[in-house]
Amino acid sequence: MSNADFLHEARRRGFIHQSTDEAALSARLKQGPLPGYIGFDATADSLHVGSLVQIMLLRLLQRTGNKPVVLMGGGTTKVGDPSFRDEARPLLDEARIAANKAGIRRVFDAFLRFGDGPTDAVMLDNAEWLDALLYIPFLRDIGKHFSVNRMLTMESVKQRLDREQNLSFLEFNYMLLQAYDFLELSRRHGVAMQMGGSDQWGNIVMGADLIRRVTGAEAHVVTTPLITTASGAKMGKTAQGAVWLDAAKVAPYDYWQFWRNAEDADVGRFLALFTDLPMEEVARLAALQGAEVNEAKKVLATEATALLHGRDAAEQASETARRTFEEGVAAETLPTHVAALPAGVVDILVAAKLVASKGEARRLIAQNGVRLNDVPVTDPAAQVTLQDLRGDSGKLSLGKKKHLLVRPG
RNA sequence: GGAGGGGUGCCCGAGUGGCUAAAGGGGACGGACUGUAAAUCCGUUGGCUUCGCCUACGUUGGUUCGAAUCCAACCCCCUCCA
Repeated sequence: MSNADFLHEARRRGFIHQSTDEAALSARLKQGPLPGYIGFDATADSLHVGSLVQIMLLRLLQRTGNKPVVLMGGGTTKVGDPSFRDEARPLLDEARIAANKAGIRRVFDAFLRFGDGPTDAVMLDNAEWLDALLYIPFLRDIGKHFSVNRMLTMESVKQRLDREQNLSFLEFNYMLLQAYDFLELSRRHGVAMQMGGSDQWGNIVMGADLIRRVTGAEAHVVTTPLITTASGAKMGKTAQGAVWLDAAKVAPYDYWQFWRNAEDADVGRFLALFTDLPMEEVARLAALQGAEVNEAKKVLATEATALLHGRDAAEQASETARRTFEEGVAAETLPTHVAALPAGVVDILVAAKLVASKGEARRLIAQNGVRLNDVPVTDPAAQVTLQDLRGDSGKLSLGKKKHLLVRPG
């Protein structure tokens, strides 16, 4: 693929929700590798599936021979993006932000190739220019281009205002800073495109406007659709919490399961967005009907997991799932919990963090939701004893999908 | 600074002295049905040493046999006025 294919490929794979002048962007792509950026605030020590569309778009930018720029929000994180949030984010200190940046960097190392070449990814930090800003010069040079009237009508803050929640002046400045980032990246690194989630449209367009007014340089805008499941739920949340892109928080096996459990109606869309498979293959898998959709889901799970955790981990997760769900045996590679036996079933479930409290565990037992070696546990006081081991471990299951090997220790 | 309105469980939202661990909805979870899907139906949804105890309706005190509900002070949000 040549770098001019970026727009076409991004569109057919479902990455584009809105964009500014596509004809102009298309013409610009024909002239050579285009540097485009996406900003990520350092609000947590890793990213989760909610950011994966953006990550994959940067990856596609690089795969098509352009230059991805990852902008870490070391500066903007100190302000907090109020977009579509109904309350202020907690303010983070410098040490926390630095630690978060390091964690996020590890995620990108899996998806992008960094370096000094023309299509190598680079990571920058807006603290570099934001921390040094002087208030009065900033207001005079940048602030004068912004209309408060317009900012107040923006959808991104509408919810906050409608719900009568406070919007501090600090947060209100976020959009100016984001716009200023685009200008600085344009000046310093020739970045000519900003991408982001659809919720960022307003902020991003402001940046493009600012560039036109201040330097007149080229500034393109592309936003990705908000990815929801076919049933309308926000993507990336499970009972255990966010699906993190960090093996220490969400093991490769659980990550694989997350994709495996996608809804039928989502499979084609997810294959296009979250794997590198050619669109012809995506189309073939998406056309499968009925129970055959499960084959497509396995491909989705393995390919998506391989991108983040590597091919070996993905294959192993796939094999663990196959043995557990298709053969019904306790695969050695299932998540394991070591406990001194005998131990109460309830206590093991709590210790393994499969339930939040003993009360919840007892409730699930009463509802026939807990099984030991595939036999429902009926007594809330039941124990796992050495006699329950099959080989050197016993299989404890919660619901139909969560399985745990209990080993004596 | 003044006047008025408001702060309830994961979210929305009822509740104006005991029958309130707090209606109803959403979400989530478990079960049935399935294909580790969706839809549908049933159930559950504060904690614990679970026939009892503890914690909880912005915070801290107070009134009362008894308070989410009454009183006081304080904190925060919204609207209008200055």
